[in-house]
Amino acid sequence: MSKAANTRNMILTKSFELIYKQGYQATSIDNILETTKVTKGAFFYHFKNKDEMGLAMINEIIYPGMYASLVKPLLDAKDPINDIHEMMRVVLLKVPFLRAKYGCPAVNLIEEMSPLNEDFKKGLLKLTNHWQDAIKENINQGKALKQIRQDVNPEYVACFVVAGYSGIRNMGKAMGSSCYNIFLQEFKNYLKQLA
Amino acid sequence: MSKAANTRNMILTKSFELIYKQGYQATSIDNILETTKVTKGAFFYHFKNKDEMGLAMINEIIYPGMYASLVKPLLDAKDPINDIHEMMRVVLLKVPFLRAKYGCPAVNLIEEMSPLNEDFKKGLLKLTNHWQDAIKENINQGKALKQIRQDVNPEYVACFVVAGYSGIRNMGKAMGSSCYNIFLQEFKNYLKQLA
DNA sequence: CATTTTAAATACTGATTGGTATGTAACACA
DNA sequence: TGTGTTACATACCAATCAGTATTTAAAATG
Repeated sequence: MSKAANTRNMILTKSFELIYKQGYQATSIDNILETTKVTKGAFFYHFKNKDEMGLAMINEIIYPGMYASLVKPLLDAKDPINDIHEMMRVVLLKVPFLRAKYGCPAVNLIEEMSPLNEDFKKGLLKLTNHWQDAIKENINQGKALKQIRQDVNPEYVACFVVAGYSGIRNMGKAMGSSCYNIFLQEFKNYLKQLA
Repeated sequence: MSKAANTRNMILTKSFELIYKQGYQATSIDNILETTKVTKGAFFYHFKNKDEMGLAMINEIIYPGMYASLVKPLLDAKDPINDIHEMMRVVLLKVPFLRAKYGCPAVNLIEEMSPLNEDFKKGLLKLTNHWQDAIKENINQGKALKQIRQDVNPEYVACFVVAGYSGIRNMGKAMGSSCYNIFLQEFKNYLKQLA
């Protein structure tokens, strides 16, 4: 990687960490410069303003991360009830970077930025839509395998699953990670009923 | 109400509306003064700083509002599956002040402030705890009435329901209110399985 | 009526915000 | 080796931030 590309990447990854913990608006450019040791000139050379950096962060950091942990485990369905529960369990309990106190980076940004900025909303919508599509497709494959009842609506299930995830990430911020285990237990009951 | 109490109340209710739409940190005191026509002297006479006002807003505006729309409908259970679904339906579709784009004031504040301020976290935790207790108690009454299976764990259900609500409020910010109807459909399937 | 307390108005402060203007090394390419 | 482009570095700017200091009007109380 070239030195310039390295600088740009440093800005994006460190901004991601700061914004995850502090929120987008509460993370100032000066704060980013301080922790990256990059100068303001370099920052505004690579991004024309703060929002463009935020968008790049969504597309280049958050999207690939969510694809790896949320979408990939659902491709090639073996047993949707297990596939989906396991995906949820892993992302809630086995990703060390994600702390209950700080929630989920994507959920946080949807919450903070969707009502304020149309570009952010569109970028974040792509994330959730792709995740919902993956759940939907997994359920459809499960129906073909007769593991899921034929009257189950995959789109509805996808919406409900994503809502559950977003919600427990929100609750975890106030209650801590103990609620994750409770959620996973009851989530299993919900999923079982799809068979 | 005295003139002073009126001023204080005006600050709280207008701050609530602004913070609901803009977020707590993004709503400046000057912004509040501008829309209330209250002066800075009056503001800092009634509240020693911004955070104290925010806490008062949670306790005096948000808490009573959530009690009326989320807790009260669950007291005196008739049929938990219907009680809980109806509570959810009404709060999602029938409270005109709440717009999908802006989500739920309490969920927003939990998301934004829980990791940053311990006092906010405690105040907001009281809200969700009281709501969860109401759901739990409703389910318990339903078990006594043999409308809910005896092996259902009311605490788990309460956690799952609150997570679903928080999550769909988050999704609605990006997707609009159409996802509310989908969620309510699938939520009914979840609840039915408790019988 | 006199005095004290409550409630509010005005003007200010230092710190921080996103962003700009300008300058300058390092490097690619002719 | 000269020239233009890339990739920064530094200093600055107007606007906005939460909060303070000081003054003043209104209301309660003796």
